[in-house]
Amino acid sequence: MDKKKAKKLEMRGWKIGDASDFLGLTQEESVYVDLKVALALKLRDQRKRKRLTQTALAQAIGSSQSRIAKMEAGDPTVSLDLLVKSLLTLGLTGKEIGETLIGGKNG
Amino acid sequence: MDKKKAKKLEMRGWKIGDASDFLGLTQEESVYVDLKVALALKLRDQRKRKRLTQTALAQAIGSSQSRIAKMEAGDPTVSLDLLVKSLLTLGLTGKEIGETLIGGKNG
DNA sequence: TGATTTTATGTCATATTCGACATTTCATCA
DNA sequence: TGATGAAATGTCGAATATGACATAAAATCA
Repeated sequence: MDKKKAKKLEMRGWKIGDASDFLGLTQEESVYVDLKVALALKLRDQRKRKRLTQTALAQAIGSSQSRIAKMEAGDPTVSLDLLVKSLLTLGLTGKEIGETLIGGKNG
Repeated sequence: MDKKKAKKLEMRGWKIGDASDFLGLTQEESVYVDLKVALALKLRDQRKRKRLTQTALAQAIGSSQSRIAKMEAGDPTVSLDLLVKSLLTLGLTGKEIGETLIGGKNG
């Protein structure tokens, strides 16, 4: 199992249980994934709070529905940059983004 | 002046004064830049605290001296991902990274 | 139930970011 | 002063992330 696949699987894991450390992930990799998951959850939360579809949000941030879905799923091909920019477009402040990171399960 | 150049100039600005909003930057862009600057400053701070040269840090994170320099300078070609991964390698926790974002000048 | 909307997943060409390298600028010190 | 190590800057081909698109799967509702 290659590293990318392992990450993808771990990220999917949080849907069912908690984001736990997994096969072959170093400490940093694990925390990095946790940070991404925290932002991903926040994105979905904020989108739903605003009653936007993925398609509507995609338009707002100049992206596509599939990319929003991948963001929210924690797909390994989405960057922190895109997640952060999306949250900023949804109106979050830098402070709130920092708090989101602190709130997530990360060591 | 294209947007990329404007960002680069703004990011350099913090060396002299404060990171201020600039020509043609939207609110989100401005906050995004501020977040990057906060991480960039933290990276330099942590590197110096550990008495590492840019070259030494580059080896530690599997990168190059020039990329470290660009990170610390807030160069627009460096991603949040690389900054965050670097800070994690330096031993920061997710909590500390969140606090770094909160600490920075961002609305 | 079936129709309709929303979300998930896979792929692709393009754009962006990457490490590496060369070179320049800056700082430190003998 | 010049020598030496560190940091800054520019450029490259390679690697990765991007929006777009097609389509499958799920959810919502009449």
